[in-house]
Amino acid sequence: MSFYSTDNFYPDSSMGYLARRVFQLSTFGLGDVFEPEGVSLTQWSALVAIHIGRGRTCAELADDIAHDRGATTRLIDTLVERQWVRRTRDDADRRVINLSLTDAGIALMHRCRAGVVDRWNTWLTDWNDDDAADLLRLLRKLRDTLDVATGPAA
Amino acid sequence: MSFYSTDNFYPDSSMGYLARRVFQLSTFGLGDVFEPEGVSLTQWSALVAIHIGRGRTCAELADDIAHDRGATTRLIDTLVERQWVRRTRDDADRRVINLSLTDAGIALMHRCRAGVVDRWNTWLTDWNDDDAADLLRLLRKLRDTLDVATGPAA
DNA sequence: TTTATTTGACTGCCAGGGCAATGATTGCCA
DNA sequence: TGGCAATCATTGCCCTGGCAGTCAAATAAA
Repeated sequence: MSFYSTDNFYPDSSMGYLARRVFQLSTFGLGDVFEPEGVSLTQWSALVAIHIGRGRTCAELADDIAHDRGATTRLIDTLVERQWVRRTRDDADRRVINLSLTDAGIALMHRCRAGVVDRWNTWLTDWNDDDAADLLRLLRKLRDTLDVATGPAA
Repeated sequence: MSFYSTDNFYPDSSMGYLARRVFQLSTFGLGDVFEPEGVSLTQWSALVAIHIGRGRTCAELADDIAHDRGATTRLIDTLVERQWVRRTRDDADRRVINLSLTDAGIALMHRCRAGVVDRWNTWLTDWNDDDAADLLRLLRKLRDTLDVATGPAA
């Protein structure tokens, strides 16, 4: 039994299409959380990743936020420029550059997170917790499914 | 009662982040459906939109695929170049340019749709239909929620 | 009828991300 | 010990989408 058939496949029945739309709309809706702080959603995501230990190096960060390494280098460039992130050459492996947040970076990250949480709670006001939890669970499940399907040996 | 709190907000608990990831991974996974046809996911989406009557004009198409109008003009440029789409000046309103698929465009659109459906079915092999249907329903619900929240008067 | 506002398509410019190539460093293995 | 492949960060190039401005056509207002 297949879930999709050629007949019932429309944009509104495509998980990929809907996911794109959700991301797009939420990003747009978060705009005025980040604008006043002079930071972008992507930049904030990088700060979060570094903070929770998922972006200790440029390569690790690139993997975590699912960005190209080149793009990540440039992303870090501006974060360093604005004094939110520090670059430190690793002593053990001299190829590696360790990343860490400055105090200003941590503060900014927290302020934005508060704004993002608040915005999401506003959006989900009329949702019951079961639906929200289910969506979260299923999104994670799909993410994991796609991860293994496209990851190691596509 | 709020769904999110500052304590439990991590990338993996963010619907926006997960949606981005799902879109990204699925797009990547569909790569070798489109590559052999020399078309991109975005271009194919445009062909579908035009085909189902959601992109009769450039502006309408832009709204439907949620793209900038300038970008959409350029997108159509290449679709016309490759003889998949026709531009026809509207007689009633001379500002408008009507879009329609050529036979080659229709054929290509169908071939790709078959490939996409097949790929998604493969991915969802181990899913039960309830989960898939729930995810679809909840994604649509969230899309609609964000639509009204960010659309008219943000 | 004339003027002003709106709408549609298009264009130039800019920013961000993907891809490929480079240089430096490390680990492997003959 | 001496290559050799792999890894890390970085850079240049290209493509794509967003934004703002332009021009033509249509609609509303005077």
